[in-house]
Amino acid sequence: MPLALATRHSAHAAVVTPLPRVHTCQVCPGRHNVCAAVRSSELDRLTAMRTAQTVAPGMTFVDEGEPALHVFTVTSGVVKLFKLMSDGRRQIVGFLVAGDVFGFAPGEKYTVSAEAVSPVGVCRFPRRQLERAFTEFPGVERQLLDVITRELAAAQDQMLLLGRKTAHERLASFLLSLLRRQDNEDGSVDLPMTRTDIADYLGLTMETVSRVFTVLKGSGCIAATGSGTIHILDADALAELAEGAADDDA
Amino acid sequence: MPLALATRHSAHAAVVTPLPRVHTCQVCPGRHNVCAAVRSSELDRLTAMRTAQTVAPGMTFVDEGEPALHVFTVTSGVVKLFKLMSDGRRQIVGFLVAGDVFGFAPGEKYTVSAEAVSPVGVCRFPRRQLERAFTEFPGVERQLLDVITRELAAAQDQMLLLGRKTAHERLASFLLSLLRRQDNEDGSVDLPMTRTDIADYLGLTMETVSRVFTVLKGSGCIAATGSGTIHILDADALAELAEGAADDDA
DNA sequence: CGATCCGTTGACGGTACTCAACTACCGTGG
DNA sequence: CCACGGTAGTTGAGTACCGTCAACGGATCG
Repeated sequence: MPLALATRHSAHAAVVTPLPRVHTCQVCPGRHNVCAAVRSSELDRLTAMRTAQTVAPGMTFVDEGEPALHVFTVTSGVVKLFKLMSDGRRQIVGFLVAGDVFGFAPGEKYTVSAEAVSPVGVCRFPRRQLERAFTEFPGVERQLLDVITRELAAAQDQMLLLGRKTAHERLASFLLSLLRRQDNEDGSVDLPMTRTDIADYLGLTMETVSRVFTVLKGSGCIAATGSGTIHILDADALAELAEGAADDDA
Repeated sequence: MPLALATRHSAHAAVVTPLPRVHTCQVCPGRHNVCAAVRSSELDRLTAMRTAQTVAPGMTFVDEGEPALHVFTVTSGVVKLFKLMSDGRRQIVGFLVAGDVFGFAPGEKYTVSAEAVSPVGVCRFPRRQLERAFTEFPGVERQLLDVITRELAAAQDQMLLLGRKTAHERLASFLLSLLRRQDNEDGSVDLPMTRTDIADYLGLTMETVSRVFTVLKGSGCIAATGSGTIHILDADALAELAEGAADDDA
């Protein structure tokens, strides 16, 4: 979900510093380049209203139910979005990386909370200002529509995962989506989040996630390579697992 | 998710008939009136490009993976949106009623399929034309952004339901959301969809849904009132159930 | 009247949860 | 230097919720 509002390389720019320039979005390779749709006049305007900010791991910086005064773009690090139930049950509804956007709520209040997984850089845009900019620069609104539409499609995929897939299928799907998103040459995949986070994203418990990891390692699909990274050895086997390949070896 | 593109009362208007006039949206009482944001010049333009269409129950009229050439608005009846896995498992990602919009995909293809639950009226807008209209009438794009944002928030709620709630909590949440959406004076709720549909929406089996219905009836929360309708007798008890009230009566 | 679909109910079993013990890995500080 | 506590992760034993399979009742329809 790239947006010109946030570019990976302008992460720590000061408030008044103009964005470097329009450049190809490096976050989602292969996707259409939405950055190209933004003219420099728009960039100047957007740059003027944003506030750069850093967030330490474990810090919650958006709370569900609070007034939705700002829209955020992630410039570095990983953010988790989640919802809580009164008894503490938690559902993580998404992990955001550089280029992603959140906080654009349908009503007056945020519908999810946001917490930094790793050290995070974000840009904060006052929502009212941003909305006013829509009428002046329709390209910005168009981008936001694209981003939200993509997020909706991802949410629908996740509903299929949560409603209908087994634990093995869920973890396989999750690892593949990370592989696709990170797109490292070798099959390495960063896992900055804890087992508990993964569990809360996949609708499982930490123990089940751990057990499934063990099975996947044992079957040679993946290999652990130090803390916080794994290697995907057999993406095809993982893809079959993700889509319910009936392993009728009996 | 109301949109001026579709108004409940213009449901069966012919292709060339102009929409009656801008009027208060009756689909989502209490919500802000997005219809008011559309000027009559836009309405004329939108009316000119739409095609009215009716769909019989059980007919699939949008297929996941097919080129996304049209955007649809529902004018009457109930539509289910769903995703399928290769082995037949199904997840319904939403039920749409009059005023709802779908088919606005992030890429070139639809990401979900659509099937009529009851006899359905829809309006079809060529996607390219609609997108071109965005630049001319920004209000339309703004509405669509509102609609999609609302759908995303609903999808996140559903992720919490699918990932973390028990069968009882799921059905209670579902019935309450229907009650809120239909907002009938008495506590009556229409259930035009089958038990299997409800199960596929809640990530359960038909049998479990049936069993939980029986329990809810037995506990006096709801009462069956003929086929396809129930009465909600105790919305508060249902609300407690929906949010995991630990019924420690022991 | 048989066929089919939808829904209900029962018996049984499996996947994933709960509870618990244990290891590894930190950084802290005695 | 190593004991110490805290967090993250792994593994095991037992269990519960919900899925599977199956039988049955009622409604609709040709």
